[in-house]
Amino acid sequence: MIPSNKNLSSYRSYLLKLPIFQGLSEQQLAPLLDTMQVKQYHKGEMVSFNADEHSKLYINFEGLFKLSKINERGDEIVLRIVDKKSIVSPMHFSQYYDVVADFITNTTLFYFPEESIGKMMADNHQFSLNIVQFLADGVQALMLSAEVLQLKTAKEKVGWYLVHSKISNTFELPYSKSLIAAYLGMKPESFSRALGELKKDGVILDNKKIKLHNGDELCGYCDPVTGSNCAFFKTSECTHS
Amino acid sequence: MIPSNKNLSSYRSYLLKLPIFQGLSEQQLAPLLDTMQVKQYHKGEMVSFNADEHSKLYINFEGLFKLSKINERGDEIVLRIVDKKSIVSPMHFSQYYDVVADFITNTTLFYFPEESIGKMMADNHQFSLNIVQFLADGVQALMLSAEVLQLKTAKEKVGWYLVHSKISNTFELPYSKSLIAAYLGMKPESFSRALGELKKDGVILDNKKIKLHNGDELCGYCDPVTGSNCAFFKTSECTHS
DNA sequence: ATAAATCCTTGATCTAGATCAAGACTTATC
DNA sequence: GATAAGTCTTGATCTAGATCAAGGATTTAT
Repeated sequence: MIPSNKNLSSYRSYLLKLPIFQGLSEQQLAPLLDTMQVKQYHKGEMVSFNADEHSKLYINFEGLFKLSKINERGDEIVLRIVDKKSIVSPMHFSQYYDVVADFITNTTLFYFPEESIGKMMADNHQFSLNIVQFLADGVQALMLSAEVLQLKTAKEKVGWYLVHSKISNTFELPYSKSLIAAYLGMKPESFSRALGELKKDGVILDNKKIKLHNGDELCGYCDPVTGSNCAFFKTSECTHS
Repeated sequence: MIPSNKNLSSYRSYLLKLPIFQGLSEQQLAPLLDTMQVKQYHKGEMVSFNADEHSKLYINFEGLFKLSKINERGDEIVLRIVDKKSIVSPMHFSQYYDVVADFITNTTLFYFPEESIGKMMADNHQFSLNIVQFLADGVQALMLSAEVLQLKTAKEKVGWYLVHSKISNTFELPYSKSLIAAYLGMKPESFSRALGELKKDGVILDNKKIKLHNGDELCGYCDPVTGSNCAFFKTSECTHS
């Protein structure tokens, strides 16, 4: 069933499992969930997420989009790829800041108005902590990606993304190559050439599936935050021992 | 008087004026302020701010340092320049993330242990909101700087920094050219050449003082968030009308 | 005031990745 | 199953900014 503003109650159990609502009972959340709305966006649509019109907190229920900034020359930076269960909160942006949400597939967003989030925070300390955690994660993800974009070569960027996919997406590239290239601040051509370099080292990408000759070929591209989710973290095989 | 762990009470009025304590009375803050500690760092010192050892919230009372990441090749990215009254909170980093604090001048930091911040948040909703605001500002600053680093040419980066300094620092460069160059992800040589380009357009930098031929030469480099603090914002002279 | 250290500028050269172009492969549409 | 529309790859060339090098200016130390 496609969610509509009429049948939202059936999604409560889905919502309760999200990290942002962690530690909260259905009862505690009821006043917030009652204010939830739904909006559908279409593939190809581009929406300016400015705090003026979008002072809300969005949950991506279904679909995929990227948050980008584009300059006069048409160059793009992808600030975030927003997939299922991810949260975007233009309500926390300055009044004058805006990013473009560029929908890669048809997308269904749930959202809460700023006031209901504010009220929930005032009434429930755990929810405030969850918001703090969400923002702290955002700060850290942005610091990590600044580091990747600025300090790594093309080959290192792709290696880093592959090791990330290996660990969190079970050896599978989650998005198209050109989307990942944009996220890594490089052109598809450079991405493709970097993959060619990695192939020489025993890293093969077979229809989005990552295949490794020995198994440890990507470890040199790993970072400690990603590494902490790896099965070999802190073993002798891991470079972050 | 140099602050020591013995004479901290004399800094309460200074602390009360900080945005992070906004809306809070001295009385409300007392339990938190009682847990405050001081630490001095020396010019040239480099400290790894990892969440393990530095799970605290720091206030820069006096001095200047940068938060950087450095790769194997010695390339550096400056994530933030931390000057007086700025706040850094490694307590919000993941356990495995770390940045280097590189002290540019002798620096005095005040700090609070994670538990006292947590307790203050639990006891006082306004303080939680201030922490949320602090983190949201961090997210936005990082998004803006990702955009600047990735999408602007050398000349645009310098123009952007100058217009920023013009508006927030009354026509004066707040730091050394090489520090600003590093913050903008460029080498001092490129910074110098970009300044040369801008000079042709009527932007003169005379011993850190910004001097303009007509007055509007930098407006094309402005962004709306910075612009909102400009006297001409939303007048016909402003490009963000 | 002078010496030493740092910081900044200018010029010559180099290079990683962008751009341009064309063909190959993959996926969707009728 | 043919055709069309994307998406990806490979090669040739270009370019913004890095690197290397040396001299000039400014700050700090003595």
